[in-house]
Formats: sequence, C-alpha cells, structure tokens
Amino acid sequence: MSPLQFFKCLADDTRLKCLLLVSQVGESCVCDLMSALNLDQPKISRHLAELRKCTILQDERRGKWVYYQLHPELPEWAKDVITQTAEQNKPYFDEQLTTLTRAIEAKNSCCD
Amino acid sequence: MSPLQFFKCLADDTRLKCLLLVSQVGESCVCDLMSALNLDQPKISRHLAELRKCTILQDERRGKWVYYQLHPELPEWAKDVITQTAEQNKPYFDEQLTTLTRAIEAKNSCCD
DNA sequence: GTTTGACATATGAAATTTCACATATATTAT
DNA sequence: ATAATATATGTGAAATTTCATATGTCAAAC
Repeated sequence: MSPLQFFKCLADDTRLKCLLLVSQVGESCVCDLMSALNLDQPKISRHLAELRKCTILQDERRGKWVYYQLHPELPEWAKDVITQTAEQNKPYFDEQLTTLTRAIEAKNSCCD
Repeated sequence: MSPLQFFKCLADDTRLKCLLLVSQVGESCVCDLMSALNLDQPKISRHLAELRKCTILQDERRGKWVYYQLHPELPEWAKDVITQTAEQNKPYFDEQLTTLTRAIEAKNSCCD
C-alpha cells in the first residue's frame, strides 16, 4: 500500500472517525458505528468498504453482523500513524468514542 | 489543526512528496522542488501554499528565493507521522530525493 | 525606473469524490 | 418458503479538488 493511498483513505471525516474508533475499541460492528457516528447505513458501509479495499480494515461476518478491525497485515508505520493520531487527538472523536464504548459495555448495542 | 485537515493535506501526490522531501533535507527552495518533482511552477506553488495555510510548512524569503521547512509549531504527533512515513516509504520518493540532494550538494541548484 | 528572475494567485474547466436514494445480498427466525 | 434484520452496492447528481493558463507581486540587477 502506498502512503498516498493510505492518506487518501484517512482524508475523510467518516472514514477517519471509523478508523480511530475501531483502533480504540478493538473491533466494532457496522450498526454500532452507525449509531455512534449518527450516520445512515449506506454511508457508513461505503466508507468501510473503501477502508477494506485498501487493506486497512478487515471484516469478519458473525451471523447477521459484520465486525471490522484493523487489518492484521497493516504495515507497522501505518498502525503507528493511526494509534498516534488516536492518542493525541481525543477531542476529535471523544464524543463518538464515549457513545460507542457505552453501547458495547451496556450490551444495548444493535447486536444483542 | 484537526487530524482531518492534516490528512487532507497529505492526500495529494504533489503535496505528500514535497512534504517528505522537505522533511528529509531540512529545507528547500521552490525551484529545487520544481526540478526534483519535474512539475511546473504554479502547480508546486499552489500546493506549497496549501501546506503553508495549514501551518504544516513555514516559508522564509531570502532574496529572490523562498525556502520551505517544516513549521516549528507543528504538533509532535504530526511531525512523527511525517518522519515515520518518510523513513518507512523511501521507494515512494527515493528518485526525487536523489535528484534534490544532488542538486543541493552540487550547488547547481537554481539558487546560485 | 525598467527589466529580469523567482514565486504567488485568480479563474474557469476538468477530474475526482461524496452523497442520497433505491435496490441487492446474506443470515436468521418463523 | 417467507419475512425480517444487517449490511453491501448501483446510479446519477452534487460537491469538492485539481489543473492549465494567464497574470500579479516582489526583490535584485542594471
């Protein structure tokens, strides 16, 4: 993966937030990202597809749900960029992270 | 500077290469970047202006020439992203770096 | 003060990206 | 087999970004 392609993927608000959220919580299903970001389903899905095609995220179907996580073969430098960005820019996605974490913990997420 | 704005700036081939080159050689004038990247003047200039407006690069006029360097107030995480990317993706801009370095060393750059 | 060289910016066209909406697919439940 | 839920994708329009060309600005040389 070229650095240009990588940064193009990070250059969109929806994709960047999805990526930072997933990197912080480990994995997330589409519906939880939907409600955390308060966006409609096709929009989330399309952006996740782009991250998937670039081998930045990996998807895994479990029953009706699809879970996304950082792709295990993502180069180290790219992983570092993502985690560094997440750690140092909490205000950018803090609100969404709180919503997402709360949903996961309370098991009141869509995936019950 | 928001991470989104930052990554949007890196999401263009010309800007990313300019940035990686400048980060590797310390500073560079516009004309040397022009010849290293083999691009016309307005194109380079416009992209440098964007990096300048985002406080990623800093410009400094010295006589007829304008020199660009990483902005000293760039947040650490952002500096790290740039240097990490540069170190781990040499093939992406190696050819241009060689040309640029050679021009600077030989003092046969435009700025004699 | 006119010219020359280095760089910046204005402008509209072209290319790219994003979007909303409709529709398709996959899995589970009935 | 049908329905319901979760997710993916096709499509053309809208928004954004990039580009080429022309022109503007600034500093040094004459």
